[in-house]
Amino acid sequence: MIARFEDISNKLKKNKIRLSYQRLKVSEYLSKNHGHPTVDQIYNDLRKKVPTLSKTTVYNVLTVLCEARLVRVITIEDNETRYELITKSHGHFKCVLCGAIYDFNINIDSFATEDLDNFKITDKDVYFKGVCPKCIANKK
Amino acid sequence: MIARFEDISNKLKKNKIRLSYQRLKVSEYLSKNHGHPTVDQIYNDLRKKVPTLSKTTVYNVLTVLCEARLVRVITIEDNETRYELITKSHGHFKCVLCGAIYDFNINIDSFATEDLDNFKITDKDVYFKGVCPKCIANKK
DNA sequence: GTTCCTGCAAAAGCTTTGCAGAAGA
DNA sequence: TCTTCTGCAAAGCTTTTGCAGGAAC
Repeated sequence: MIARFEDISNKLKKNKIRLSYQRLKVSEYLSKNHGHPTVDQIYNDLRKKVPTLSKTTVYNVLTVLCEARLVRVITIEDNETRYELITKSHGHFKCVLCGAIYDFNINIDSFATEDLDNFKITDKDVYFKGVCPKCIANKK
Repeated sequence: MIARFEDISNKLKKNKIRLSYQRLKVSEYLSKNHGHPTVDQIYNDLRKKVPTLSKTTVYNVLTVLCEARLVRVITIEDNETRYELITKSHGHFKCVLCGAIYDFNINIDSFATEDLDNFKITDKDVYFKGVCPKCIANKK
């Protein structure tokens, strides 16, 4: 898991990505915020510290980081694109009431699927939806 | 699996959905086209037979069918919302080269996840990406 | 007759594009 | 110095909204 600023720098260098202030800041933000933020959230939060930041740049940076396989897109909902740093494989759960997204451990590689024997698989996503414990408690 | 027009009618009636021509046509289209169409595909294909159809209506109908749990949204890609009739649980594979989406059998309910013991789970989606056999063959 | 659906036009929201100036290597 | 990135403004798409006329029951 990427955590410190130095690690992020090295990650970018290894992937031959130029170290711009914006790229470092977006990477740092993702390493500190595991809430699977949207472009808008990243933009609005970072703007407080980086006033000149533009949303275009956030899009650009995320595209670069995705291409380098440092970041991945989460498409659990059709009207919002979310992002996270790539770490170990896990599933995503979204609460339909409060909107929170939870990570959960799941051994995705163990899925048996002879249907895809002749396919080259590069990405695996598991998305669950329902109601989280907090919202279950609130309803009572 | 829904197949015949009568079945669709009954499905809608059971769910207390008024039988409009457009709703029947969209449902029929989804029952005949298992390619996980987008709104645009449904609209453009159906327009040939239903010239007065509007895209707004396609959106409206899909929303109603989703609420009635007859149709589900597939969000395998962040820039395209796709739809399918709900049948038995299966996974979706998208080829990153040709864009085709394949269904594959997978026992999603068998996934062990004690992390979600206190969650109420209503939806489970499995999305894989990679290269399909056709495109693997074409590259050689 | 009452309810609710359709479809047009307009608005809203998200993402991409083009480009001049700025920053990285 | 040369290459590449940033950020503004505008354009492009997809989706939603408001509403008058029309269809379903």
